[in-house]
Amino acid sequence: MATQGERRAETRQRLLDAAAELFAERGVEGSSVDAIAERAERTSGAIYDHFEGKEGVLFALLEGWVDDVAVAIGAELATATSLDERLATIWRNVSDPPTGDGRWIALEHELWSYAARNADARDHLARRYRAAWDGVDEAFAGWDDPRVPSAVGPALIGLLLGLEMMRRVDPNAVTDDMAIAALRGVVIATTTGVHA
Amino acid sequence: MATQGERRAETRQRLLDAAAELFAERGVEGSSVDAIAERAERTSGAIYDHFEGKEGVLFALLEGWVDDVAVAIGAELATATSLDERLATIWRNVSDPPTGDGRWIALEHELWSYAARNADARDHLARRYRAAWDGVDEAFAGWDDPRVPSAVGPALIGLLLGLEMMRRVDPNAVTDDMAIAALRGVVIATTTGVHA
DNA sequence: CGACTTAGATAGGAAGCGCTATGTTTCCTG
DNA sequence: CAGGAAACATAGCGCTTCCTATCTAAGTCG
Repeated sequence: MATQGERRAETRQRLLDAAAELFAERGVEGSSVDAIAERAERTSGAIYDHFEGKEGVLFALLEGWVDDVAVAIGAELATATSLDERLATIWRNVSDPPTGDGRWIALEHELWSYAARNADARDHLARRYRAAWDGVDEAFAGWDDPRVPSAVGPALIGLLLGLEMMRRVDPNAVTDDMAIAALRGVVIATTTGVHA
Repeated sequence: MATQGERRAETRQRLLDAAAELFAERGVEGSSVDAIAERAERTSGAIYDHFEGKEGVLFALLEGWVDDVAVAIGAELATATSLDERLATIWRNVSDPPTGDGRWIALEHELWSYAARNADARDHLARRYRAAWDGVDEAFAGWDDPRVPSAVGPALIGLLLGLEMMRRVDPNAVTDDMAIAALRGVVIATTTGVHA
């Protein structure tokens, strides 16, 4: 038989996967603890043992999951050279992510809604976004004019989220070319100077 | 005493206001019918008489509410002349709307999450966004190059939503100047031509 | 191999949910 | 002013929810 550690690790992963699916499908509040456990082929007792309830599962997801995408983008970015290549890389990873088959935006939305009324979750989310902003700032620092205090991070991350939201409403309304053009516009506008 | 029509109209408005507050505070699923009724100083019976349950309240909010902002922006836009003036007008109405004191983004988020798992709500939302896109397209049509099929609508609306989301995480991260610069970048990038 | 620990199952309680059926009050109409 | 309809209140049914207390089987270690 498997060792206890392996056993526990597998149960944990099963619960996380099941929760990610259900949260994306039905929302956090729409997913019962029992439903998560059932999809993971475990019982609610396991959830209360591993995490401390539904909220704990959410936080665990929050910790581990988006980091993966950030890492993936970071790795790919190193190989890109031109601005448009970089933007295309970012956009591709957002619009067609390597893992989670598009569930991420629904999950991200859930986290947002949840964070809007939960201080702990809000802190988590804020930290994550600030880290993302810094990453973007660093990636584009000095691309055009390094003297200007960078404001590209929030604008670019915001545009990415907004574009993906619009794409969910109508996939045809957001073409790759259009997205990259918009991203380029934002990068240039927020790095070459703040205003007239 | 007030006429029956007036009485009914006031109850309806009370219920809508209470629901908008609660949905923004606790989410749609987190707000019980009784809680909505209680905040409106009515009972759940009134809700089932006016609308046909919680979902009906949501749809009623969806119908009547965002239109107001669109109308307000439309009216103000008529007086603006330069591109930056127009963008400033739009951004001001988004970041500091005339009604609802900033609840709108939370409510919008709720609608999104809800629409993600409800076909009817999804249709509502899609129609609204398409109307918004068309409005933007019309407002900026021919600003630079009328021959290009317009794609500014989804990009600009998306950026507005994304910027507001970032601003909720950290108000200082999104200055007005930065927002307008980003908006200008997107407008120019998506109207002057699609790509290289 | 026996003592102990750990992982997770099981069962159930208390509370909250949406919704309906029925009751009461208020207004309108003839 | 009587009768009816409209507007909302009340009470409660049936179901689901989260969570805890308790128990069992599997693994670990001296």
